Amino acid sequence: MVDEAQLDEPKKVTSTTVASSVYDQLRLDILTGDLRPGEKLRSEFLRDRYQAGISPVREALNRLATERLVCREDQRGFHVAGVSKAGLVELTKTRCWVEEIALRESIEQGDDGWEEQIVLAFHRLSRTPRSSDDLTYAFNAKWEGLHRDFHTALIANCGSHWLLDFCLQLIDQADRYRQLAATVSYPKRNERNEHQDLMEAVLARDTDRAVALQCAHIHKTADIVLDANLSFLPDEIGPADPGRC
Amino acid sequence: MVDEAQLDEPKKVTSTTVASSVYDQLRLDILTGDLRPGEKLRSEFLRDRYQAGISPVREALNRLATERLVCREDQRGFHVAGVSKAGLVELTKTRCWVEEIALRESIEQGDDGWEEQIVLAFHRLSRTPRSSDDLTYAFNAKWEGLHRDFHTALIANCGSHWLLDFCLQLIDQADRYRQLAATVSYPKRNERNEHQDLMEAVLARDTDRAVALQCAHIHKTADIVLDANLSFLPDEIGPADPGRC
DNA sequence: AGTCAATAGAATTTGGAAATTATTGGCCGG
DNA sequence: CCGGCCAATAATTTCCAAATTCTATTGACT
Repeated sequence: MVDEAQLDEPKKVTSTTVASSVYDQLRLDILTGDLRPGEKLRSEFLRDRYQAGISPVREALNRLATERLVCREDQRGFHVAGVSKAGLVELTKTRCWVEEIALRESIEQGDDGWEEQIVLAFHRLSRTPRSSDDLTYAFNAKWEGLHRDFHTALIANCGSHWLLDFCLQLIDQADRYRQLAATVSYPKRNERNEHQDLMEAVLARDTDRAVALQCAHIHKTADIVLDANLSFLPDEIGPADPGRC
Repeated sequence: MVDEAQLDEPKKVTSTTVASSVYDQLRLDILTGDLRPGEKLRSEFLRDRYQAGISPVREALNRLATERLVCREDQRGFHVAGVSKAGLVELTKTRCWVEEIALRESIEQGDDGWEEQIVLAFHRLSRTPRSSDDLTYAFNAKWEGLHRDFHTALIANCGSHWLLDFCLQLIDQADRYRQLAATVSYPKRNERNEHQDLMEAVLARDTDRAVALQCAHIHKTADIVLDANLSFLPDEIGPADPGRC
């Protein structure tokens, strides 16, 4: 239980609604790996964990199920979405496809404000440590948020809410895999340079190079996870994998 | 695999769960335009309409909200997702982008079984009338299902559940626009030929031609809607449009 | 006249208990 | 010993009413 990680807010910034609050917490617990892939999500367990009633818990589960972070089977309850090497490969492939489109369009239609947002996002990200602990790895909610913001800023001008949302959904999925690996092998990578190269290519409007770098960045993330040889990562897509249920 | 319910059972084979049943009905009512874009969805109204309790209604609404067929605002309830010309243009653009990838990959990796499914889907579709009434337009659930099946068959082999699901979500959205226009201008189009040309290009593995035809098909659907000059279709994206809330 | 505050009414959200359905473990017959 | 059947248990799903929050209207004040 590492859920006190976001120390920014002293008291809980209660969302406007209990259901949304449970949604936020549950989503974070899944992304951090605090709730493990495939784990069963019993109503009563979640009710106690988040100190809420059953109705809002169920609402949060239904929302997450359509985002494929949670897997629903009628009359059989909910599970945390499963993971697998095959699933990661498929996810990685898909990310490269759609984020390439998003980046190309974003660069083509990008304006001054868009460029400034990218520079700003990079600056903030580069000043924040990857881990909230110096020696060992510990989930840093601030870095995760800024990392997401940076990649979002790159593709934000693609001109399609649909595509942008889809990319963000895939990034969520990839982040979960990344967390699973980070607890085992860290640090292994100079992410700052990768981000800087990518940003410079984008700002130079060198579309092909930017796309290639982004694709390499995505693949590297996946390779780190695959190379970690995680004991709990099966080869094939299991029954609780997203896309199966 | 979608059509059997229509023939055998005049009344629907109730889903395993009330929530899923309400979800199916509500989704259909939105796609057909029976519940109009932007319309408010009050709990009590839906409770009466579908003869269910509030909980399953709420579950269905939450599921549809993440699919952007319904728009949720915390503490202010649910609306049917709005429509607009700008929204349709954005949707069309996005469909061309992602369905191109899906089709290219599907053709590249397609096998014999995939080809057979396409032929079968086309055959079934071509034997079914677009409208369930001969003279005027009337929503034909069977044709709609088979039409969806045909386009799904083309891209089914793309190798990514993510991409396939995303395409299906966008197709749902486009179908809703198509229904809105069909009630006004019908028939204006020989869809059978379009589908046949597309199928033949795909089976001939003429990827570039197939992609071009698919893109034209998507654009034609959008143009018909735009040309219909629907009085209730605003130019700009409104407050209840998907991607905005 | 216009702005703002208070209030009454309507709608959404929530919690728990009842009903429905799956799962488990034991029993019987083959 | 194995496999199917049945009862007991556990979990999910559903309904409903209380509590919370929003909306519309009225009336006072500048």
